[in-house]
Parts: sequence; structure tokens; C-alpha cells
Amino acid sequence: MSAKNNLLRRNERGMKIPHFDEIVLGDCTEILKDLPADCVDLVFTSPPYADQRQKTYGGVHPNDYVEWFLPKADQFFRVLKPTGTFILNIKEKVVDGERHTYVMELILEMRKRGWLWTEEFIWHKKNSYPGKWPNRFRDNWERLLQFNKQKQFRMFQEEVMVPVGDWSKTRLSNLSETDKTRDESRVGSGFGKNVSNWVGRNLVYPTNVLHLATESSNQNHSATFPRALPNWFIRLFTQRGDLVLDPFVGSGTTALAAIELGRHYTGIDISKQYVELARERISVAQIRLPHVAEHREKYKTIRKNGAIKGKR
Amino acid sequence: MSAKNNLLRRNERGMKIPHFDEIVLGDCTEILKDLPADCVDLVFTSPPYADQRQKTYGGVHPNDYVEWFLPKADQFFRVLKPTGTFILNIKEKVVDGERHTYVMELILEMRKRGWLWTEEFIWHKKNSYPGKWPNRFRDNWERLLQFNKQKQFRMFQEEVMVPVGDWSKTRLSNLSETDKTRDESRVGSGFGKNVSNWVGRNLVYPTNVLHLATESSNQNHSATFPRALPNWFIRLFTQRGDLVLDPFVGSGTTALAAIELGRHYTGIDISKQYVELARERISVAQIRLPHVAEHREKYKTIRKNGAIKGKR
DNA sequence: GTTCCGCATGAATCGATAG
DNA sequence: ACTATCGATTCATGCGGAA
Repeated sequence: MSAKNNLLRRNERGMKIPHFDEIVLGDCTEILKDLPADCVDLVFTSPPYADQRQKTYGGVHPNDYVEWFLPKADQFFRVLKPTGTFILNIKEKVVDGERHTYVMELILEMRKRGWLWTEEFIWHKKNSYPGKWPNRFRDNWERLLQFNKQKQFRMFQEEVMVPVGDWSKTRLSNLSETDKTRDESRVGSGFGKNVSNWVGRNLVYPTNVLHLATESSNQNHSATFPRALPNWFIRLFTQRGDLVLDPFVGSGTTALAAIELGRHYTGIDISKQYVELARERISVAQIRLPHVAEHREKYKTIRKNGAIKGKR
Repeated sequence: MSAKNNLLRRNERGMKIPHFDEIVLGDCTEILKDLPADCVDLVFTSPPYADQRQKTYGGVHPNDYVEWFLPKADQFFRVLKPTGTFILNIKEKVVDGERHTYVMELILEMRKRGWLWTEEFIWHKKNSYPGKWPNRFRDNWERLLQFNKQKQFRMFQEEVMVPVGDWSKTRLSNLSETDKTRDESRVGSGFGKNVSNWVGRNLVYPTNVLHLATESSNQNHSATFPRALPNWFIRLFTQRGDLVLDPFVGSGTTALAAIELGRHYTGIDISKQYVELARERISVAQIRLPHVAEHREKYKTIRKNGAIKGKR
């Protein structure tokens, strides 16, 4: 079943699923009520972090964050398939010299409401925001909390395997081919799946620590996470044709990652500006998609020749 | 004031401080009652993690972990100087497919009892335990929770600056880290001093993500964290002559780090075997200290020559 | 004395088996 | 049903032997 056939995707009871491959304007708590239960394969989102400045857009005071978030989490729970996964990218702010506790309280409350806190991944941000403070170093990591509805969930570990010695190339420094593959895997945007075709061997499973640089090139919006982040989790927890939901879709990075991986998406944001930006980026990306596919073929040929030449 | 003069160190009221530069056998909750209040500059410890096998040595069931730990945390709070810091190395176990919540609950409870949760460092364990499971990747990180008694605490950021240069930028930082650790294992001293010897390099402040491998080759005991870990925090939060406390000292790694950095130590452990092992390792280290200093000079010469050769 | 390679070794986790 | 034990899985690292 191709993605095209699924544009009129219906759920188990034959009802059309609203907001399929759309970026929707509104509060996700309300919008998600249009979705039937158990229809989403992966919820991946990076909500606006708690903010002391209550007047700022999206700003929720840390003390109100859990209360603000829980009704939304309830909706995520409802629309998520039993075998699906919820990945929450979040980090606690420093408030009055302390790390705030809203993330921990959120986890505890979500567990009371039926969520399983399966795992916590660490995103090691290799290029963090510069700065210096007398009693604190730069914050170089964020949490990626994994929640599930049940102990049995779908996970496709082979899709995210990485070349050996990815982050510590103390050995095997001789192999130029390995180096090339390693560089390509670091880009991690859509091509990661091809890595298994190229090498086939020397692949190992990753760990729960992800090393990715933030994307500094995008100037249209702040707080952008790299596309490689949703890309990685989409490959890990979904298959082609599955549905990915981002209820705080922002500039659309999650939707773009879903598109380039052949997954369906539903993106929601309460900001009209962000919705327009996300739609714009998606339309541009979809126009480019054939070009990308063509380019990928070219690149594969180049790679093969390069690999043959490179043999020593 | 040298360490020798401080062997009869007395507190502000002229009372001798018990257990100064000693490894003490017993339950730290009781032992610490011998210490006066506000005398410790840094508490660094890695307690036995929650263990389901309650009958095993050191095993505390995850559900009982917070209750078990809190009385000890109260003592740490009492003996710690107002400007001091408490670093807790801990990680939650997987129980029934979920990450257990005892760490979060512990943080919340400690805050209720006066602790400030200032920061959370991530220890990226580059060599984690192997294994493969259908629903989980290998666990590659642990928490290093920083607690303080007040917002103003002592921190010497310059002491842990790391060199960044053209060579260390292109070459992976992992590799240089390995070199440093290797230096340490060969020479027997902290790599911090070696770093300061690397003149002419640009020094930058580190972040809150630490990349260190566990020490797996040590056969005398299990569960060893690398000496570089306490070493780093001791340099960051104390000065020469200060007092470092490890209430779960185990094989004595924290005490060894304190000694090599010219800090005083108090180590406590409830296991007679561990106490004996720690005392043995410390006595060996102290005997070797002069020899090490001599060897270090030799090694520096070797290094220099190697560096000249190695320049590309 | 240097580099290279083989090998043992982990703060683990799951699922099956046994009591 | 519930708990305790055991085997299988897997890879970065340090150490020691060899060239």
C-alpha cells in the first residue's frame, strides 16, 4: 500500500481519519478530539518549554506546566495505538538557581494516568549555546522521554544501526570506506536507511545516548531541533505508511522528517505563524522530493565508484 | 598549610575532626554523627544502586530506596559546609519494563528537606555493558546530580578547563580523553595536572556532559567508576587542603582522587572487604607517590619528544 | 620502546525455567 | 500467580603479548 492510496486512510471502523497529512491550526487538546482512538503510531514532539515570562508566546510558567500539559498527554494516550510510542523532548529550566522539577512531576503524573515510562534517551547537543556563568556550565543535553501504553510496543532496531566505532575511532582508522559511511550517517537526514545497503556489515546497535548537533542554519525560528532527531525515532518506531503525530509541530521539522521517510503525518500548532511556516516548508520539500530521489541515485553511483577506487 | 599540618585538623571550635584521612567501617548514617556540622567541602559518592535482590550485599529494593537513602542525605546535609556541594552518582534500574522512579522521588524528597537541586550532569559511559533486547538499547549514561545547601557555593571552573586546539578539534575529543586517562593510569596522577602542562593550547570551559569510560579491567572489585570522575568534581568544587567525603567509598576511588589532588578525605563503607581493599589501595598509592612524581618527569620528556615527532 | 592485534571484562536486561 | 535463578545477548576499552 503506497502513501497515495492512504490519503483517504480510514480507521478500523471505516471512518475517515481527519487531519491526515495536514498541518492544523489550533490547540492540540481540542484538535485531537477529532481523531479516533488508537490510530497514531508515533507521537514525537518538542513542546514549548516552561517559561518564566508568562506573556511570551507559548510561555507557560514552570509551576503551571504539569497542569497545562496533562490534558494534552491524555489525548496523546487516547489517539496512540497500543503498540505505539510517545517521545517527548524536554528539559527543565533553571529557576532561581535550581533546576525546576516540572519534568519529574510530569513523569510521575503521567504514570498515574496509565503511561509507562519506558526509557530516557539523552540528546547530547554537540554545539550548545555559548555562554558563561559563575556557578554553572553550558547546558549540553536534553531529555527524550519514551512513554508507552503497554510493555509490548513496536521497535525496529535494525533501522537505526550505526557503523562500528562511530564515536570513538581509536581503531579501524585505516579503512577509508568506513570513514565515508560514518560521515554519511552523521548527516542522518533520510539517507540513514541506505547505510545498511552500503555496508551491511560492521553495523552495531546504537545506545540511548544520541550525539547530534543543533541546527543553527535555520534562522526563521528559534529552538529548532535537528531533523535527524525525529528522523531517528521515526525510523526506530514506525514503518512506511504509518502515522506520526506532532502536536506542537512548530516549523514542521517532524512532519518533514515523516515525509522524507514515507510516513504520514499530522502536525498541530497553536500559532498561525508557525502553521504557515510549516506548510510552506512542507510544500517546498514535496516539490523537491523527486529531485532528492534522483540525486540519491546519482550519489549511490558516485559512492560505488568511490568505494572501488578507495580500496587499498 | 600543608596536608601534614592538617592531620590534627580541628574545626572552628577547636574540636578535633574525627575520621580525618581515614577509611571507616560502618553505616554512614551512624559514623557521620561523629563529624561536626559544616566541616565537609564536597560530598562525592556513588551509592549502591537499588537492587531487586534484597538479600545480596548492598541490595536495597527500588521501592525502599528513597526511605533508605533519606536519613543518610540528612547527615550529608548536616556535615556539609554551607558553600559546599553534594554530587550523587546514580541511575534508575529497569523494573518490569519501565525505568523506576526512585531517583526522581529522591530528588523531590531531598528538596523538601532543604537541598537545592542545582544541576544534573550526564556521564556518558563510552563503554557500557553489552547486550541486546527487543525493546531497549544499551544504557550508556548515568546521572551526576548536584545538590547544594544554598545558591552561593564555591566553584572553581578554571580548574577543569579543557584544551581545545586545531588537533583536538579535528581529532575526536574522545581520543584525547582516552590519552588523558591513559596518562593517568600510567603515571598514577590526575590528568588535570597534565592538562595544565599543555601550555600554548586554548582552554575552554567544559559542559555538563562528561565523556568517560568505565574501568572494566580492574579485577579486584566490580562497580568501579573511573578515577577521572571524582577527580573532575574535586577539582571543580574544592581547593587543596579541603575535605572530601565519600559515605559509600567502596574500593576507595574517591579517596585516591582526593589524595592525588592534595585534598583530605573521609571514606565510609559498610563492607569490611571494601574497607580493607580501599585501605590497601590507598597505602599503595601513598608509598608510590614520590616515585610517581619522579616518573612523571620522565614521562613528560617522553611526551614532548613524542609530540614533536607526532606533529603533522 | 613503539605499534598492532587478540582477548577478557563489565553498576545490564530479558525471557525462560524452576521452585 | 509469584519470585528467584540462569543463560544469551553484545561492544568499547584496557591490558598484555607479539612483531
